[in-house]
Amino acid sequence: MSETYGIAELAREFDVTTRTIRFYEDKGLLAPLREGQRRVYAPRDRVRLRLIMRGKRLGFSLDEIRQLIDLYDVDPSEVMQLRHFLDKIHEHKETLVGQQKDIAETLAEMERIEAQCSSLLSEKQKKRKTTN
Amino acid sequence: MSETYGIAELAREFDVTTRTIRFYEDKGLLAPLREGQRRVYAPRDRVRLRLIMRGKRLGFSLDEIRQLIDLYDVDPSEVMQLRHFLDKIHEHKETLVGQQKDIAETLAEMERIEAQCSSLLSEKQKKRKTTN
DNA sequence: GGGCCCCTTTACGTTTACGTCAACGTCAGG
DNA sequence: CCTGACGTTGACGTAAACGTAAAGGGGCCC
Repeated sequence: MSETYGIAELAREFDVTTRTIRFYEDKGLLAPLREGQRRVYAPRDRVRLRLIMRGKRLGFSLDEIRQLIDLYDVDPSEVMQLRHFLDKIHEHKETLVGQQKDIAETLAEMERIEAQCSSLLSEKQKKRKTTN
Repeated sequence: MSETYGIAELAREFDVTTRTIRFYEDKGLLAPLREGQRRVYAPRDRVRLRLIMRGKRLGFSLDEIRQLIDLYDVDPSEVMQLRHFLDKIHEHKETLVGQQKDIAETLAEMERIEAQCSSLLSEKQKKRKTTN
């Protein structure tokens, strides 16, 4: 079984170019198997790609994303420094919580502006009614 | 009154270089007054800089950030297309909500890994106790 | 008046994240 | 056998976001 994918297939699915996918491989973010020369992607690679895209939406660099992904598949049986590992997770969690705060603030302001703006809009429409 | 700031002052406060601040001006994100040649920043510029930094933490490009900031100080008395304006706000709100989702997902996974990892750690410590 | 600090502009260098060719192999269909 | 779709590597191009160095002006202090 175990579904596999071609590079173009993945490219279509995630709306990126094949160049991009190869670039990620160059940077150590992906490591597909090969069938002769051709790259063959397993479901696991697909998951990784999804993680990469999510990381990008959050504004992380490919380097940071690689570190992040690596956290996902550390071999738990052979972790030499669990402490250090937990530290990295903690560090990253703080970044994310910070971003949550930033987003909440920005959203609040957006809605303030929005409200102010749409009240102005309804006022104008009142005027139009009384004028016409 | 009306506090003013020098470029180095702001640079220190926001932990960026003066080069960076000038760069933002080049890109139309800031427009400080001048005293002769020297740039003089008003509280308003300081607010803008704060918004810029927040935008950067969320991974937006300077171009997107400029559009965002412009939303904050449109002249409400002279808005030609309030509708279009509201659309832009809406669009941006959706991006932010998407990011919230991404962050929530990532945080959930982080915590899953964390839990799994620290349970492994406590197990090891048990073994150490029984072995020693 | 020499040293120091802050400011200015101009201009070239760097990193990241790809885009864009070029030049070539492989396999299926008509 | 030719075309067309899909794949490969390699190399150069590019936009964004600054870094960095050069060359200079203004002010203050001892």
